[in-house]
Amino acid sequence: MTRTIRVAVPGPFTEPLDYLVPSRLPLPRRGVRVRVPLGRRELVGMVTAAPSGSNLAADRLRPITAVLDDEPLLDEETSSLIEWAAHYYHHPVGDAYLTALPARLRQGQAAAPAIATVWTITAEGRETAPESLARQAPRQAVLLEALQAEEHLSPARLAGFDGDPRGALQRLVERGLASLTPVPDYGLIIGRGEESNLALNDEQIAAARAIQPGEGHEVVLVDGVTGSGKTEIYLDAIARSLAQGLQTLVIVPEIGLTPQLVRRFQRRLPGRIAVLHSGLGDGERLNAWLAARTGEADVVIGTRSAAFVPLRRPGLIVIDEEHDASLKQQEGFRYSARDLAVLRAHRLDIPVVLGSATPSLESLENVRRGRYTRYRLCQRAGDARPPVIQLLDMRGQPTRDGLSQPLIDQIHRHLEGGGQALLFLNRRGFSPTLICHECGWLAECDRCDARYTYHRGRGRLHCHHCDRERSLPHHCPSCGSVDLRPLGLGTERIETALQAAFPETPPVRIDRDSTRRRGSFERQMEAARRGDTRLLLGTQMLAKGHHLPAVTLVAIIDADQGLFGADFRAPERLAQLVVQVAGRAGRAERSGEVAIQTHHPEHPLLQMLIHGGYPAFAEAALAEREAAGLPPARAMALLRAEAPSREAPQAFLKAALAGAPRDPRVERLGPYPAPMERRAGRYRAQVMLQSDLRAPLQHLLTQWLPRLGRLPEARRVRWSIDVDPAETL
DNA sequence: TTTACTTGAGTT
DNA sequence: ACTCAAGTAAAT
Repeated sequence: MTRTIRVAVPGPFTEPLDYLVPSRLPLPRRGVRVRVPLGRRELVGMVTAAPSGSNLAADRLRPITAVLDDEPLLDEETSSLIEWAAHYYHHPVGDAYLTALPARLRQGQAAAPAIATVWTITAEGRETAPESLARQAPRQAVLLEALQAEEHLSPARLAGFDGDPRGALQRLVERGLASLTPVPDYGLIIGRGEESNLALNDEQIAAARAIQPGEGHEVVLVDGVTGSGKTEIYLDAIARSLAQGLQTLVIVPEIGLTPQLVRRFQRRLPGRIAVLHSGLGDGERLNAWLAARTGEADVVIGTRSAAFVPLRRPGLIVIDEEHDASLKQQEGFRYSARDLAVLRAHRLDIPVVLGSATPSLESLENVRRGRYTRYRLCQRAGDARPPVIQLLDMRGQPTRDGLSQPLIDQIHRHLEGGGQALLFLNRRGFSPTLICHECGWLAECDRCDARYTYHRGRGRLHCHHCDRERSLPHHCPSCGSVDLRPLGLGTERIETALQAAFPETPPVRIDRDSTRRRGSFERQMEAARRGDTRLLLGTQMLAKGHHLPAVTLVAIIDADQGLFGADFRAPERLAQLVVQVAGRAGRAERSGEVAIQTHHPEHPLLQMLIHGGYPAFAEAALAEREAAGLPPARAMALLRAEAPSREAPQAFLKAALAGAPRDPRVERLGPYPAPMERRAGRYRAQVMLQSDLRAPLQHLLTQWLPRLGRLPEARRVRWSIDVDPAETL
């Protein structure tokens, strides 16, 4: 027998490398980590294949130096998912494996959870009546009673007793009634499984019925406005999965994984919950990951990378806010957590739920093709009325720092009526431009094709594209004038205008600048929820915030940027924002109003949204994509390149195209410069590939990409491939 | 002549 | 990705 294995190692390798296993080491199985030499280095790699013949001469193979796991960390299902993703997104396989693992496992540390020491009841302790201690040692008696009821007490549980019970527990140990035992501590949240006080309505029941954990694969798209009870459907389905002893994987966008959501799951689900997100420490992350793998966790809630977590007894997958662009990784291993989760559910033969108030056009196309089943939720909880959307025509209107008089009047009305107002502007800072009033000079970033944003709070200029900051110039560097003026609108400026217009009602601004301190976003949202804050303004992060039951007016200060974005998905994003934002208005008994300020009230997208809502918009947008030959009607991939010189990316992409396999089924566009050509001192360009079918496009990429690295022009650029890009910039 | 930095090749 | 050897530019 050859004792050869294939190992996925980090590095630029499309395929795993072959290694020998010395006789002193056990032969590792697929899914086990090993330590291997590579050049001068020693790396952690993942075994992908059982012993097999090698395509390299045996005398050129080097031996592995250690086997790191007794049992495979990844089962066949997860391993093959990772390999599939590495091939589909054309990313090196070793990198794909390692990015799927928590940091500690990537570094070769043991796959073992944290250990907590708990007090456990002994056989003698079980026999002893607590009353016998009650006289001389009342605290011991209380603790013994608790131990008899709960079997063991964790350090966290001790907080439930008066004072510090550790001394009394020590005494119980000395009496032989309790003992200290080390147990694995996965840091799980213990769900309480409380019943809901709201019964599901007919629409929710229909959707929930379609989700049958353990009954085979089915993709259920739950399409419901905010407040229509999507989460109730998830909870119902998860509870049924739990009742069958099956695990549920819940994937949410980073911003959606709020303590509020976790608390709601904890309250309602009768199971153990693991949470996986980027804010965790390495140890916590490892614990949660292992809890999923061993089946200790019944429910795993996580962000993007949770799509790869191994599950011992999978029964259901839920993807919340499935349209959210953050489910697609935007650099490196550019996978879509949503698409992989759907594939995973298909392979596991389990149901998957996609939820959104504004489903992606991709998912709606899948509904149209009969692959997904769509369930619409139209009733809002507590029969709140849908908000009235109106367009505020800005043409010719006098404005005070972006606020038109009708909008100011409207805010007044709502504040006087006891309501809250929520204002959106997707631009931080005071103004997106600083201009010289004498000569027209603009404060431009010298590393990007972009202007500096003026931040008045910090008294500085800040480039939002490369993060460069400069102090504010006192006079114009071109003509010396001191008359430098802010041009355009940012959230700081709106804040100032609101302060002037509503001196009695101090506005609170919520954007990345105002919430930099840890936990301050949560604090501000809590203040708003209590009603302490009546006037809120912020960027998109406000739209994905929390339930604010007293909000009666929501305003979008400037819809025009979304109407004319460079990306073909810009209209879709605007529509999603409008609907999401509208969902914030009038959730309780009061009905809500949505005001959209625009210079283009006749724009078909806005008209469509107002008269037909998101469904009408989506239908029109799909037809448009079909006509234009864009996703989801056709498959797309982008080859990007960037370099410090303008020429290098173009030269590389031209050479790349010249050597590309020809296939009439694959259309090629470009090379053309990226919409913002220079960013952080680098020029960017791209080639777009499109095809009616995925297969020919995939086939072409597989043939083509390995050759690109060998082009002489490739050495002058950084290049990458993006399959199913979320953004074309 | 020494030293610092760029460029190209190779990793099983 | 990372590391090394060979080559080139500037410091001594």
